[in-house]
Amino acid sequence: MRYWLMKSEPGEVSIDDALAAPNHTVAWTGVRNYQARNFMRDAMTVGDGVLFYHSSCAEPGIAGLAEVASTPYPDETQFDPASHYFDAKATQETPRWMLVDVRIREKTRLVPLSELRQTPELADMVVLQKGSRLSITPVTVDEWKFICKKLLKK
DNA sequence: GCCAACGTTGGC
DNA sequence: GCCAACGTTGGC
Repeated sequence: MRYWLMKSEPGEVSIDDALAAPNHTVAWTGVRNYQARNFMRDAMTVGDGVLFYHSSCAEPGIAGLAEVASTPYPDETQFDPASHYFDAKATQETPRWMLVDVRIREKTRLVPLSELRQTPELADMVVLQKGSRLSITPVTVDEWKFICKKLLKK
């Protein structure tokens, strides 16, 4: 059982959009970074905990709790020439980009990035490190517990 | 819109 | 395999 933080731009898919989707579940399309892809393809298992994070928006921060809801499978947008995420080097036989489904468990209060940064217990979070811009980062069990049991109870 | 930091590309 | 140039991310 592992834990992750996954960034989504609310202009693309917000926590409310994900909640409105069937089964509160969305396919995590659009990842075009190998490290982030590898986390989904190689390291995630169904049931892993996910911090659903809003990025590139007025109030960046954690917006809810979710979970990995599928095994990895190809991101269909890579095959679609009309898609912003089209990849000419990907084929059905040798897909390049894999994703998982993510199911929202709970919309929480928005825990702003600024609050995360001010929390000493979270100083080592990967997503908070200088220069970190990965859209998917691992979260330790201690960080997960602290966020769930302390920050989200405020 | 700026820009620091990082990732990717491609010539050599 | 190196590395300069370019592209992207994402907070501010």
